[in-house]
Amino acid sequence: MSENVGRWLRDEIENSILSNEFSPGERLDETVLATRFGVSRTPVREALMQLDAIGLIEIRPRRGAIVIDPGPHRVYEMFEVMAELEGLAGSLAARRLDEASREAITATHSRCQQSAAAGDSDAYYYDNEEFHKAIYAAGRSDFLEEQCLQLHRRLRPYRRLQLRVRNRLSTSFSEHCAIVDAIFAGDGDAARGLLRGHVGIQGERFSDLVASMAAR
Amino acid sequence: MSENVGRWLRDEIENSILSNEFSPGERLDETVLATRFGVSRTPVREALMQLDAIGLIEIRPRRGAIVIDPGPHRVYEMFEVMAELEGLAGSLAARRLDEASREAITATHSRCQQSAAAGDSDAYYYDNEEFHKAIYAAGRSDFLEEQCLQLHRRLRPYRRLQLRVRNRLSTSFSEHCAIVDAIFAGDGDAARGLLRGHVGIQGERFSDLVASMAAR
DNA sequence: GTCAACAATCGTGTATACAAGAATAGCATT
DNA sequence: AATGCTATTCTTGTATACACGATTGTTGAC
Repeated sequence: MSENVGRWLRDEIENSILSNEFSPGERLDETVLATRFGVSRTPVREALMQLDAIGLIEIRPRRGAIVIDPGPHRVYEMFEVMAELEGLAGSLAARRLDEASREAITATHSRCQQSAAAGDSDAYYYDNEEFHKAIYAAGRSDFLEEQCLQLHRRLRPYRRLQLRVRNRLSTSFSEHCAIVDAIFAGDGDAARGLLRGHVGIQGERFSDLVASMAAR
Repeated sequence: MSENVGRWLRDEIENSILSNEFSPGERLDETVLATRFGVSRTPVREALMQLDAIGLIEIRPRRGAIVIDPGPHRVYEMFEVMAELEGLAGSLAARRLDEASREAITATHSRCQQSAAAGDSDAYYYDNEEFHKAIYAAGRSDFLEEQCLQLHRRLRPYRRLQLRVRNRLSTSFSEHCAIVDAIFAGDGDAARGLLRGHVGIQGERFSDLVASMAAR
C-alpha cells in the first residue's frame, strides 16, 4: 500500500475500473467505497477527484461520480492518438538508440517471439507491453514516455480484447520484427510509419474491436 | 465561480500557476491558500490533488505541494509531443474538412493576418490560439482535441515568450498560410509536416526559448 | 565552536460532523 | 387513475477537529 491512503485508493479504484470490475456508467458511491475499503470518505473523495482529472470517471456536481464509458468511437480515437505518439517514440528511438535501450528492446522482443511461438496469448499480452515500454524508454523523452504509458494503461483492456482475434498474435510479432529492424537501422521515418500501422486500428481491425467490445 | 468550490479553486490555482503567479518550485501551503480564498482546507486539498493528477504540481507525501518546474529540456519535449499531436490534427482536418470548420479556420486565419499586419503581438497571441483551436476542432476527433487543448494550455506561457522573438510574428503567419493551403487542398501529409514544423521548436528557436526562460 | 539529540511547533493526512442540494416516495387534487 | 406538489431521506460538499510525521530550533556534550 502506498504511503497515504488517498493514492492507494486512487490506484485501487483505477485498477478496478481498467479491469472492468466497475463497469462503464456505474455509479461510484463515496460511502460504499469508504466502508468497502475501511476508510473515511475523505481519502475516497480525493481519489475520485484525481480519477476525474485523469478522465477515467466523471463527477457531476452534487450527483456523484460515474465511470466513463468511452464507446467504440472514442476508443478508436484514443488508439489513433496512441499510434501517433508511439510513432514519435519509435522515430526518436531510431535516432537516439543507445546500448542499454538496444538491449532492452532485443530482450523484450525475443520474449515476445517465445510466447508467440508457444501460442501463449496471455504471456504475449504481457511481453508485448514490455516491448512497447522499451520503445517508449528508448525515445529518451521523459514527457513522451509518460504520455505513452498513461494512454497505454487506459487502452489496456481493449488491447487485451484485440489479441483474442484470430491470427493477431503472429501478425503482431512479424510487425514487431520490422519495427525492430527499422529502429536498429536508425531509420526513424520507417519506424514511425510501422509503429503507426502496428498500433492504430484501421479497417477490419476496428470492426473486430467493436465486435469484441459488444461481446462483453 | 463554478458550481462547487473545489473546481473553482482548481481553475483558479491552475491559472495562477500558468500565469506564473506561483513560480515553479514554490511551495503551496494548504492553510495559506485556504485563508487566501476564504474557504476551508478541504476544497483546497481536492483542487491540489487534481492539479497533481494533471501534472502541474507535485504532492510529496507529508511534505506539501510544490509547483513543478518543467525546465527547458522538458518544455522542449512537450513541444515535441504537441507538434506531433497538432500534425495529426492537421492531417485529419485535411481529410475530414467540412464547411463549418473551413469557415472557422478562414475566420481565425484572417484575424491572425490583421494582427500580424498591425504588428500587435498581444492580439496575435490570442488570435493564434483561436486559429490552432480551429484546427483541433476540424480534426473531428474529440479525444485528440481534448489532448491538444490540454497541452496547449500547459504550453501557453512559453508560447507567449516565443512570440517576443524578433520576426517571429510574420514568420508564424506565413507558416499559417501554407498550413491553411494544405488543409484546404486536402493534403493531409503536407498539413501534418507543416504543422509539425510550425509547432516544434528546433535549432535556434530552442535556444531562443531557453534564453527567454532564463530571462524571467 | 560544531555537531548531535531532543523537544516543540508546524503542516499534512484522515475522520467526523454539519449543511445543503437532489432524488424519491407518498399524498392530495383534478 | 394520473399528475403535481411536498416532505423525507439520501448523498454530496464543506468545515473542523484530531493525530501523526516532518521540520526546525535549542540545548548540551565533545
